[in-house]
Formats: sequence, structure tokens, C-alpha cells
Amino acid sequence: MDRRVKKKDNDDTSGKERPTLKTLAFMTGLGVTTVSRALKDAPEIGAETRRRVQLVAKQIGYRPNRAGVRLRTGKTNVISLVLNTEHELMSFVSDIIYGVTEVIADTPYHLIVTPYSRSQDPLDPVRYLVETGSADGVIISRTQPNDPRARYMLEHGVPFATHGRTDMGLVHPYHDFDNYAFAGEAVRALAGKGRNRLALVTPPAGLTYYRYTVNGFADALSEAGASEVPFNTVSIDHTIKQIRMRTAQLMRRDDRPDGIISSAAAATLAVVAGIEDAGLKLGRDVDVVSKQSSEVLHLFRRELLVVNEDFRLAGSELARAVLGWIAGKEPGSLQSLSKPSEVLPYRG
Amino acid sequence: MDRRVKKKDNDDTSGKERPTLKTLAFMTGLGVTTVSRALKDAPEIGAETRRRVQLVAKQIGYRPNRAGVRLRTGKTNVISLVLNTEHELMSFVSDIIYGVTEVIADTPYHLIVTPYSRSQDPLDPVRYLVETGSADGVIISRTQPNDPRARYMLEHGVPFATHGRTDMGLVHPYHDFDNYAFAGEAVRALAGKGRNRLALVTPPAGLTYYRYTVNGFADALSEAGASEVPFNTVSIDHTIKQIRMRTAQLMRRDDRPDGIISSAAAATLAVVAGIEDAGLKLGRDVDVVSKQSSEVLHLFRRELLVVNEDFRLAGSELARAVLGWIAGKEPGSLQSLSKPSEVLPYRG
DNA sequence: TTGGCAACCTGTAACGTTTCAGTATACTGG
DNA sequence: CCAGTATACTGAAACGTTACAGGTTGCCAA
Repeated sequence: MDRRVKKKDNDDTSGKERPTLKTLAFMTGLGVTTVSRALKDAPEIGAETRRRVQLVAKQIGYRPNRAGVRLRTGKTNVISLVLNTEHELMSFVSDIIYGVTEVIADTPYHLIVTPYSRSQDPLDPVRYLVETGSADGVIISRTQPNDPRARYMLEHGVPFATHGRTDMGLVHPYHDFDNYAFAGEAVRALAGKGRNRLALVTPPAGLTYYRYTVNGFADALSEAGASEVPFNTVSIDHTIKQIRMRTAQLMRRDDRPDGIISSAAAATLAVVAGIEDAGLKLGRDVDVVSKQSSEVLHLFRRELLVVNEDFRLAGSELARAVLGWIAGKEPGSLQSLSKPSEVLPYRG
Repeated sequence: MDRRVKKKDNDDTSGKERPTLKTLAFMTGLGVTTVSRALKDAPEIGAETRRRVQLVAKQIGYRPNRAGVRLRTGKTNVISLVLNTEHELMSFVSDIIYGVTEVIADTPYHLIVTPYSRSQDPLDPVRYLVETGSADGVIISRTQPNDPRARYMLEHGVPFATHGRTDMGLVHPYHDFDNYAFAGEAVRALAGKGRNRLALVTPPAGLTYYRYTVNGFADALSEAGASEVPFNTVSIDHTIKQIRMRTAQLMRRDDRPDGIISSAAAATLAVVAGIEDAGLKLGRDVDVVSKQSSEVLHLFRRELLVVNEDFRLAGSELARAVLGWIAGKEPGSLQSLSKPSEVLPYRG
């Protein structure tokens, strides 16, 4: 298993080995310390020397060895995205990753994906990251009002950002979509079409944005003089099959809703299928407003009303937030809330 | 000169610091070297000692410091997934990541996502990974018949696996979906429904699976006595809007196809929209067979015929392949081809 | 007795980086 | 002219790990 080749001093410029500070030191005739400091613009290095070192470094394509830095300083230059492998939306995973990578592209940071599954405590992966010091910053989703992960990371001084807000009286960076506003807009749009018996396909009950959605729904309902048709048997975490079946059941009842609001595009496909299973027609018997993160629902059924949520933006904002915290900014200043688009009907 | 530098001993068991080999050495009364070897079952360590060390290590939750290992040995314990941030399918990203993480969950490996965008040479991220030694293994997608990335990694002795095959006479691990078979099955299914003027929505032209798809299509066409209606103006890399528009154009022509085969679900949504824009009806005027990676198309239109491709499986296979190569297995033994499901009509 | 050998264990060096504690030189003010 | 100090640089140590080159026993054959 010993595949290490004997290594001589790399004090030569012969150029096959990856350059290190030692290489640079030799080439410039300076000490390793000076080179190290020159590269990070330390004040006690002469301007001339600094320029010379940086020039040579650029010329030979010097890149600091991550393991060396990490071992010495503990800095990993890693951001970890913690994902639930059962319940995250497909579009969420893809877009948020791209959003994050967009932001960290010009930094020395790498993105690692830390998964956890149904069986596990969501705290597990976070605990692992913190205990092993595997990341300088963490991004979590599926945020809860009282989130043990956020509390844990605050206690341990690990910078993080949450997708969704918490409600623990603790300050930390977050990015959130304004689901209160979304639900409200959705209700008003349906009311505007004369719909007044509305059902809501909610987010999973434990998460913070469940509350915002439900509250936005309730407040707008009473304001609009509409009423709720309870539909608590499903959430967007349920399978397509379940949502479809239960929607069909719901729509066969006498007191069925004439408007439905759905918190996710995938659920909406199932809802519409359920509606049609019950022999009803979208746009005539019932209207549906749905969130979506890519322009897919209007291809599906033109009658749908949609509101867009941009997960790529969320990824970028979250990355910016963690990096900001790592850089020493106030956590309280790294919070953002993204307003929903209008409720959009199909157009050409 | 008796001013000695105070050295921070972590030789105590007081327990707040993360345990290192030194901690274990102190606790067991052994040398650091012995502990290191005992933990990796080296032969020259007494059975008794070995068990004792491993017990203590487990008790206090010792985990090797990755930076230490990496600095000393060059082993990163990292697998990198290289992704194009413009053109990967949403479902692909999500599922392949989950597939990979499933496999590496019980290993010391971490998954890092290395993105590249339109503007960049696809070789860039790979070159970066290799030059900086950032990963022990690499997974790439969007594989080309003559793929510079595969060639480069082979030359540099970096283990990797490709999603899709190459055609360079070089041996390396891959996982691929049998797109030749898919296209063939699709043609036969359409022919079975009496369709004999078929169009194909291809993968992007540069990629290997474009060829397999096109060949499978062509071979089955002549075999079935059907003919091709050329539709070279789009591929699944085009935008929804473009595909939709061009499909509509196609379908308004006199020599329009009566069957269409689509290589991706997202494209299929656009294709169907285009068909309907042209005033035609799916299942009556034209039949469409499409690949999909999640059960979404039958919710969209019942008339669609679908073939399933499992990206999560691909992720797992690719991870297994890279890990196998890293572990010293023959690259030629780490290749797998996944057969398409039957062509499935809607059922209940 | 001596030498050889196997079985087990150990100290030291090195990976590349940053930090600590200096050193050498030149300049300043008295 | 000297002390004091600012400027520009440097070597050594340390982070945690593994490889290398020994060391120390105890036992056995000669």
C-alpha cells in the first residue's frame, strides 16, 4: 500500500511538484514566514517584497495546501449543506446547490453535502459537523420554530444560516420566503374569482413555515369573508399517491372546497389529478393556486394560478449569510425575507 | 536559558478537547505510533493491545483528524461530483446526490459538489481537482465519446467514474442507462400503436448518449418499417419555450410526425404543450413516449407513454464504482449498464 | 555463552501552514 | 554617540497523522 515516492527537497524550481511556501521561499530568496505573510498582505512586509512574492506566486500558480491550513488553523474553507434525503423537494436540492455554488465560486470555499435520512435525528449530522470541525459554516433547511440544530450551533459558536425562520428568541442568519404573504395573496386571488370555500395543502406541520402559511391563510380568509374547508389529512411531505387519493375523497364530499391552495408544485400535480379523479374540472368547479419553483405548472394545466418561489436565490442568500457571519458580520444583519410574486394566471 | 516554552499538553483526560492519538496514547500508556497502528489493525501489534486501544478509542469517541491524515498521506476522503450548473436536469442533481450519499454514508468519505458553468471549459473543474489534490475520486456527467476529462484523469492516475460511456478505447468505470434500448423500445411501442412517422427529441449532440439514442432510434425505425421525421432544431438542452415553439411549428406542417420520442421529462412537457398549441390531441393525432426519472408524466397527461430511468441508482452505482477503483479494483470491472423499463402506459 | 531472530513497541521526522519570539538594520531624538 | 524604536525579515514550534528506522525483550540454536 506504500505508493509514496521518495521525496527530495522541493527547494528546486524543476517544477513537477506542486509549489509550496518553501518553493516560493527558495525562489524569492526569502524565509517561509515572510512569504506566508507577504501573501496575506501583512503590514510588516515591505511593499516591494510583497509585490515580488505575489508575482512569483501567481506566475507558478501557487495555491495554499488546504490540509496544511486546516491543520494549523482549524479553518476548513468548507460550507456544509445539510439535507434530508427523504423529504427535500427535488427542485429545492438542485436550485439551492446552484445558488450556493454561485456565491462561493470566487471564494476558497468548497461545498459539501451532508445528508441525513428518515431514521435519524436531524441533529445527528449537525453534531457530527460541529464535533469534527468539518465545516466553517452550515446551512440547514426544514427549519422548526424551536430548532435544536440552530440552538446547538449557537451554543457551539458555529456560523450557520437557516432556510426558514425560527422562533426561539435567538438571533441568527436566515433566508425565508414570505409564506404568510403567499397564503394571503392566494386567498385573495381565489376570493377575487368568487371562490369562498377554501382548502389548504400545508407544509409539514413541524416546520416554521407551516405556521406562517396557516396564519396567512386564516387571516386572509376572515378578511375576505371566505371559509376554510379543513384538509388536514395531507401535507406536501406526503406521497403523490396519498395526496391524490385524499384530494379525490375531499372533492367527492358535498361540502367540497371550490378553491385549493398548494404549497408545492409536486403536490399540486397530485391535487389536480385528485380533482379530476373526482370528475371535476379545474377552473370551472374549483380553482387552484400553487407555489412553484420552476415554470412547470402552466404547462401542466393552464387553469392553474401560480406563485413563484426562487430557490436559487435562497441558496445564494443563505451562502452570503453564512459567509457574512464567518467574516464577522452581525448575525442579525444577515436575515432576508423574499416576497412572493403576484398570483399569476396562464398567459400565452 | 531556563525559560521554557509552555506546551499545551492535551495528555489529560479532562475531556473538553477533541481526543487525538496523543490522548489515546496517554490513556493507554502506549506510544502514539502504536496507537495509530493498533487502530488500523497492523500485524505487528499484539492482539491484546489492539483490542484495548480500539476499546478506549470507541469509548472516548476518537475520530481521526482529517486534516492530519490528508496532510500526511494525501488522502482526502473526498469524492467530488462535478456538475454543470446550466444544463443538468433538476431531478438528476437531486437523485444522483442522494444515490451517492447513500453509498458513502458508512464510509469516511464526504461528498463535495464542484460546479462549472456555461462559460467554462468542462475540463477546468477537473483540472482544479486534480492539481490541488482535492479529491480521491471524481464523478462526472455529460460524458462525451472523446472526453478530455476522462483522458486527463486517466493520465494523472485519478480514480473517477463517468455517467455515460466514452468511446476512446480507454477503460474506466462508468454507469450508463441503455439509451439504445430505450429508443428502440420507444419506436416499437409507437409502431405497435400504428404510428410510423416518428420524430425524436434528442439529448445534446456532443454527448455519448446522443449517439446511442439516435442509433437505437434509427435501427428500430428501419426494423419496424417506420420513417423518421427530422426534428434537429431542438435537444433536451433547449429551453422549454424553444422546444414548445418548435414542436408547434413541426406539428403544423403537413408531414408532421404521428409519434414523438423524448429523452427527458421536462422536454416532454414542452413537447406536449407544443402539440396542443398546434391544435392537435395527444393519443389521437400523435403519441409520445418519454423518459422520466420520477412519476410525474402520467399525472401530466394520461396518454403519455413513459420509460423510467433511475438516477438515484446511477448515483449509487457511480459511487460504488469510484470507491471500488480507489480500493484497487480493476476499472474494467466497475462498469454497469442499466436496462430501461418497459414502455408504460397510464394505469389507474 | 553468544548471536540471531521474532514479536512488540517507540521516537523522530515529515507533510504545509501560521504564530511566536526573536534578530538585524537603519533611523530617530536627545 | 547612545538608547530607543520602527522596519523588515527569520527560525523554530506546533497542529495530527503516518512512515521509517530503530529499540527492547525473551527465546532458541549453536
